[in-house]
Amino acid sequence: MRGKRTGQGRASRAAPETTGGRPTLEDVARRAGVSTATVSRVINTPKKVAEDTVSRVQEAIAQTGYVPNLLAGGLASNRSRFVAALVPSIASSIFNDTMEAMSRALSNEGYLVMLGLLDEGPGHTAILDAVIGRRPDGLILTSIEDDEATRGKLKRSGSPIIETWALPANPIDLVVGFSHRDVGKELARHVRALGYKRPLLLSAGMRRASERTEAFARAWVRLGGAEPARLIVESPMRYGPARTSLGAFLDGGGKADIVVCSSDWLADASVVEAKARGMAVPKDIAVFGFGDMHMSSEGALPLSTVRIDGAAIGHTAAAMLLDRAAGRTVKDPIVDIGFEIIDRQSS
Amino acid sequence: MRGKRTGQGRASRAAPETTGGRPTLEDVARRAGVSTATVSRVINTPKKVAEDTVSRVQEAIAQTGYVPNLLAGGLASNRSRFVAALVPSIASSIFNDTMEAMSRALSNEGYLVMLGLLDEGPGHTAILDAVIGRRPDGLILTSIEDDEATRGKLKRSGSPIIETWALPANPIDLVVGFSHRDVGKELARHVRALGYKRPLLLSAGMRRASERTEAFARAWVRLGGAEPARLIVESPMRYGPARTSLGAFLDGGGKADIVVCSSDWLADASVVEAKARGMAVPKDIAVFGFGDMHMSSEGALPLSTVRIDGAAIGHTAAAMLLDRAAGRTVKDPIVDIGFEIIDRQSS
DNA sequence: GCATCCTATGCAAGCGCTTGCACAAAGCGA
DNA sequence: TCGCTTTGTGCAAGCGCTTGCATAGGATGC
Repeated sequence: MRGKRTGQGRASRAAPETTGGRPTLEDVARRAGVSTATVSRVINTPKKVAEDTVSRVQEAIAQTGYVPNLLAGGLASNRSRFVAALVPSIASSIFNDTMEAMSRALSNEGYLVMLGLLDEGPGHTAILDAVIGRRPDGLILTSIEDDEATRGKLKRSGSPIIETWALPANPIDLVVGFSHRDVGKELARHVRALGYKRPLLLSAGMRRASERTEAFARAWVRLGGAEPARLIVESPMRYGPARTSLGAFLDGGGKADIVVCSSDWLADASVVEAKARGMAVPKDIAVFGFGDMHMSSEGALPLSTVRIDGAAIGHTAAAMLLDRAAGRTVKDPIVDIGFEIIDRQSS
Repeated sequence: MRGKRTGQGRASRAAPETTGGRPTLEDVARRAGVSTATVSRVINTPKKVAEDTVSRVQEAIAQTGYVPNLLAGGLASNRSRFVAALVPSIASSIFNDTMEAMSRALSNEGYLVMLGLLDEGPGHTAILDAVIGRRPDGLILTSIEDDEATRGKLKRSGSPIIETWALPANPIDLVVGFSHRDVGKELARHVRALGYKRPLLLSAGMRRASERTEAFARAWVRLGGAEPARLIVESPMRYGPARTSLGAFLDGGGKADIVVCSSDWLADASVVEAKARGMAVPKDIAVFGFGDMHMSSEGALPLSTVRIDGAAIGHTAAAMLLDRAAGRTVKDPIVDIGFEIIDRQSS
């Protein structure tokens, strides 16, 4: 691999291409009759180069089919032009809208998104190093990193860090999110105002879902309600477990006039289970979701839910990173994107 | 940035760290009393280094908090240790299972996945260059690249290319997919065998969906059926447009005893619309989907559909890339992952 | 007409690694 | 005991870019 370049200066060969056939800056420079510095400038800062030189170089680029090696460029310039996104999952995840929006916003500027799948909990050294070692120009977190070792590593990485989908108590760096606690609290108030008496909290076991659930319960009690019943489901996106769980509760004589779910999947599953038991929704039992997925508003029974603007989170995060990359200071480093409680037909 | 290193040799300073604080190989080497080459070997090929040297170096790594710069490493070694995935979308896409499976399989080996969002159609030069310029060790395509310019660029990129979710007529390189045509054909046969007479093809406008639809229609006619009616929906994942479209067809006096859809989303929307009109599924009208999403089997009405093992595609692709990266030859460069027609309660 | 200032370009020193090669030391068989 | 392998390490030449600095011509001012 390396050897091919041995004796590099070895007189000008007919085919100037070096390095295993892929043309380099030097090949382009030679062809255009300029220095590599000039070619680099044509690519990165064309206004600093005379017009006819630019066009001559561009022609050479076209002829050689040159594609800049961004690894080399990143190493030299200390800007990698990509951001890494650490997500717990990507298969039908609630963060996907955010990822997609961010990805699109960034790609306009030549930035790409690198994916790092990180389960909740500590001990991701390998993946973290793989990410940090690439010196991303930004790091988006969607899971909450409690682990001090992890947080330290991230901090020391030198990349701008954006925590999203939450408002951490003491942020590492930048934040775009909302308060899960507020969601829980507001939802309690809302459900109460709607006149329901016995909420059942059906929730995935994950950190943030729990935070909402807990806040709901506390607020509910404070509003004079009885401590609500709770159900934890392991697979937050499968219908089966949710239905089984709810079914068992009902079979066991559990009473509830509304099921407050930690996701629209869970909510939809609840509706299905309720109907399967001949219960009318919302008459016999109401259902509230979280997330406002596409299908929620347009399905058989439009779901009452809490809407989070995931795409806006993505846009905002992208803008922040771009600011940082350009050396601008981020005017508002902590953004609360808020949420919206939507009443539809399931409550 | 650069300047900091001027006068580099400037006697050994108390704080040996160079480069804006982030420790480098050299810092570790100095601390461990070895050469940078040795540190590099400890990291990449520890068996080639004496045991006590290894532990001494590892200690130095731990003390300095050194994280290897993979940009530099990639440049030097000509292996970037990441693969790029070109996908049309990531928000609730059918490819997400594949992405996730692949991502997980690869991350065990220190590989990361870089995302490139590529809409169907030609003209992605910018994104393509951003991807290729990073010299990925592999390139996963999920959209079909017809455009000759694009194909050429990909071929010349030097990275292994895997086309997935289809079996292209003349592959660029590696393939893990299945035949959309066969799906259409088999489905026609199957639906016919089930006794249906008037299929309505409800399909997204995308390339692959069309391929299945066309194959279905041809096969259907060949089996003696009448040319089936077709409906094209623009947003393949929204319920609204699908319902509207189907509704209009029915309102306009269109007749059909089964709706064959190009996705489970469309199928579910069809079920919802049919029920909303008081039609019984499958008695008055049956529905067939495609994709077998989680919810399809566990929802209110378990959907008949075509199952594709997206995760298997991801695994297989990852294995292929790892083989290529290790210099092994891929024993089977074209893998047909097949599909499975599943009868559930909507037909 | 000469000093002064731009503007366009080139030079060359890196960026932080990897790795072929050279070499010293240690192990080994006869 | 002596040549001959192995190991284990270091040297140093890159990988393909970016960019501070120097320089060479114009253009400009007086």
